[in-house]
Amino acid sequence: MSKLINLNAESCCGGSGAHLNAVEPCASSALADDTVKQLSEWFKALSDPTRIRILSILAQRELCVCDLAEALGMTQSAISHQLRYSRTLRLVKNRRDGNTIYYTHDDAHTLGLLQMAIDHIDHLQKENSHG
Amino acid sequence: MSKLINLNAESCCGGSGAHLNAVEPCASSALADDTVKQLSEWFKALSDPTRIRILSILAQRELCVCDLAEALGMTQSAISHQLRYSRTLRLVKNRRDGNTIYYTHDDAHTLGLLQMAIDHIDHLQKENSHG
DNA sequence: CACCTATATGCGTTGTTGTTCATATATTGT
DNA sequence: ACAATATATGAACAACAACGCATATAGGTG
Repeated sequence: MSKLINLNAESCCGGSGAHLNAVEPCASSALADDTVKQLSEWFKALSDPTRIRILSILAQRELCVCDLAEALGMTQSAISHQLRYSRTLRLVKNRRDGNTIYYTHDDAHTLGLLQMAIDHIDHLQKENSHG
Repeated sequence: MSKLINLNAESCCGGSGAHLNAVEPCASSALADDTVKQLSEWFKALSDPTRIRILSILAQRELCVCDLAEALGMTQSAISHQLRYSRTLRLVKNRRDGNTIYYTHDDAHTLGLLQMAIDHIDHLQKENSHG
């Protein structure tokens, strides 16, 4: 539905150069407030190195909290906090097995977004190394 | 290069359930620190509502600072700060025409990422409205 | 030159975020 | 019931981020 690039946008706001006489019609073609909020929350979930590393590990395998903490060289508490954050955003789900709780990823779309970003950064790094 | 989902990962760390005896080999299959840092910076750029709205507008048309400020109902200072931030991350570029400075997007990859997220959220919202 | 407009930026404030510490909860085994 | 282990969580703190205010810079016009 919402198309980011709309080449036929000259009709709104008088085109480039002129100042806005009518801001309202211009805003109507932009993203809805609710959409923007959801977008920012989604990107914010991936804006922290710890959460990215957790997610990249949980994309490959199920792991319990203490193993995650050891793998990342961080406190169990820190990992637990981030897991709670990620759980409320439905990026991650858990199952209990006796005393330990195993976490896995819970959102293929987020992994897709992450993979797309990884591909791009890999591409950039390869370009730079060839310079 | 970096593949997020690797189904043949059982060989590392003894598989799920066992605690880690060797954290090192596990970390080697994860993302490089530098990659993680770049990823988080990239996502952080899109984690703010103001920057998303700026970028979604600049994806459609070139606009000067004061028109952006008016379109978003925010201070010229706030917009200028965010534009500087976005410029250092190469998301946005500017050109001067006399007294006014026009901004446009400068990174098709970021727009692609944003569009992918928008599509996903649109899809979710449509699903919910049909519930 | 003075004056106006457009943009940039340093500083301060306020709100947010990531982590640690201490502690609580939950499950297992003795 | 008690001890041990795994996880969760509240409080506190330090770092950071977004914005507004005041002001600086730069170009345009008289």
